[in-house]
Amino acid sequence: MNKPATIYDIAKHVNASPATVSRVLSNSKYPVRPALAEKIREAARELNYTPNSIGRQLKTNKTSTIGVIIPSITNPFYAAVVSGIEETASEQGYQVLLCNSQNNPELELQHLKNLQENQVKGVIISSIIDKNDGLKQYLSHGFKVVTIDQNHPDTDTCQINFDYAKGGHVIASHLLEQGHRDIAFLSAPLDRPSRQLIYQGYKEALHARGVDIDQARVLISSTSEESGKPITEFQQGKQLTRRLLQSKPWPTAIMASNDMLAFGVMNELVNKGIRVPEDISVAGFDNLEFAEIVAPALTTVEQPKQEMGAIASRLLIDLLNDVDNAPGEIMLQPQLVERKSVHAVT
Amino acid sequence: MNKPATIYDIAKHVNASPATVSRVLSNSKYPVRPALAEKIREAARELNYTPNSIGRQLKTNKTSTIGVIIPSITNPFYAAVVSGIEETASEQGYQVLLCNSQNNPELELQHLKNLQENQVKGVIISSIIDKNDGLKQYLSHGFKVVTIDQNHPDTDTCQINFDYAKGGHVIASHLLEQGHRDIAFLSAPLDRPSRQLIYQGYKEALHARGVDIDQARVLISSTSEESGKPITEFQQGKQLTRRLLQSKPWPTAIMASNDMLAFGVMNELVNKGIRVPEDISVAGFDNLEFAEIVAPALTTVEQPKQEMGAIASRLLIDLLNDVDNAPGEIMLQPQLVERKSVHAVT
DNA sequence: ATGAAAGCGCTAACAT
DNA sequence: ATGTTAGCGCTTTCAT
Repeated sequence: MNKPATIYDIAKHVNASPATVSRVLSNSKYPVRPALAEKIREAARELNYTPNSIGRQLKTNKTSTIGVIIPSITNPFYAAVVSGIEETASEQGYQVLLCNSQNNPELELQHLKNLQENQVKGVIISSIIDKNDGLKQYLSHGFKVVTIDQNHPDTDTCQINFDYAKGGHVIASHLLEQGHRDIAFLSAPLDRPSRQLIYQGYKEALHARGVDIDQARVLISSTSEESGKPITEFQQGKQLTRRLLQSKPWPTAIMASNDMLAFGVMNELVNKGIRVPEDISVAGFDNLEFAEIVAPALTTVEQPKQEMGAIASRLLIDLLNDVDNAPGEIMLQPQLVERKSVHAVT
Repeated sequence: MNKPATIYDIAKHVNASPATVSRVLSNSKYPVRPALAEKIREAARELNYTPNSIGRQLKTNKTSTIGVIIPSITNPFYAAVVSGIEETASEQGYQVLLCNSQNNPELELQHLKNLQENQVKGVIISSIIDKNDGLKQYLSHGFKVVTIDQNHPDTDTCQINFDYAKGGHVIASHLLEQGHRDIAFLSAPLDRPSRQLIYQGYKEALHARGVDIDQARVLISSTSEESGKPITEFQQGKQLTRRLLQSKPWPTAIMASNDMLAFGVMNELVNKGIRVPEDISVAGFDNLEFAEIVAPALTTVEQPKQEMGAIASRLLIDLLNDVDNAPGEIMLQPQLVERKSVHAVT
């Protein structure tokens, strides 16, 4: 519990200079006589030496910490992304400073400021702020930034995105290949780019097959609130399904803009005695853990979440080391996950 | 992009000494002439000054960072805990360094070492190591440690625990109050304290009501692997249910040691055409998000996860500030969440 | 009320 | 190959 040893203590102990000790202990490529080096290492062990990286940082103006700002770690999507970030960062000897913005722009800015004070030089962020506002000034201030799931074209920052449109296309095409021609599209409000793009993929897929889009088959929640309280996607799925079922004929398949909504759809269908997939097929989007637990297991689209994090991490670390392999945007590809909720029409 | 301003730049700019500037900008209680103070603050704004907390830390030997070591942020339980930690830490001006140990003791030790090098003085940890081994030496080294969900009595560290036994008692009692007398208990292997304690709570509740425990009603998976591959709790729930259903009479209620297992139970029951809760009631433990989405919605026990994190955070920060309100152990209480999967027997 | 100066632990020119 | 020394940005005694 007495003061921790420094390189000076070690230097005294082996009768060498602090410089030499530093060279040995920081694995500098600088030549030191092997015997001396070994003696120093031994002394370090003996004195229970732990390097003080604060001292090093002050001198070198480099940190091994990367900041991660996301809306909420409680959202499984971000949890998976962060997991990917942390794992590769840790492998490279970097630490992760986690900041939740809670969808609050001011908090986000506050975190950015904190990170700057702590001399963090690199940030991975899923910003909720229109980037032209707050983020830019930090960029110019020497921050290296990698952006996740942003869908704003931007030239000053590296972006890791996911091809939602392709995803929508993939799942709709799958439905078409199974012989479906009357496919409803249900979604929460199209206020996010991701949902718009999925919808766009749906339209393009039908179009490519020469199937006309019937607007009566496109049901979008008008709002995600009800008397002030947010209504869950699960509930929205149920409501939209009720609306869909009001008039016959029913579609042979329903494509939901995400898994949660799809669960609502299936729940309502089952309640009404309609069998999935025998009567109506259902497809989701996200591949939540529960997609394979629900009955019948949900056919959906997988988004490589961990991988997004891993790539972001690698990219940022390269940026920090001035390895200039930085492309402006990386687009991750969707993957179809076939399970039991989609049936071929006979 | 030129070098960021330091207190020296400001000092020069207003013709004062760095000492005075420091006193103003670090909100020291030291008296400074108001006019000068204002001038300094203005200069700071003008020069776009950002304090360099590395410099401060080197001088003061204090950090505003707390380390969090958990097995995996991908596990919703830990995600919720971390969310609680981060929120209150952030409110108090602390940052969170997130480390996933991935259930790997060596990685955990590695993270501990890293944190020490980075001069982190406080750690919240859900350790997978028997604490007598690795953790202790760090404790003596000046680390303040708060432990989460550990269930090892230990005097040297603050523990935040959850009363699993009480939880088991609460849910079993609820079943009893609904008139059930033949209650099966299904669980994954009792290799974790949490499961043992839940089982213990189950036994105590039945005992308190004078209901004998029929060992034929206690089904524990013998292993959570099958030919090398881990088998999910969901699958275990299904298997155990199949076993339970082999001989009549069936119990009127099933208590599962967690929600995932309960989902497996319900799934298997429904597959066999047995209605929940009309034929058999089912209760879970955890209150996962899906407990209210599954049909019928699952009656279960809630564990205040965010709160655990918040408390851990507050406690650790007190510890770091030598506020000595530190009790050895805090025991969070379970809460019954009544939904639709449990029926009164008539 | 203000300033001068030392020093936190480390690294990196620059000697030797 | 090794040592001397300055200095990263800040706080804090101590002097004035």
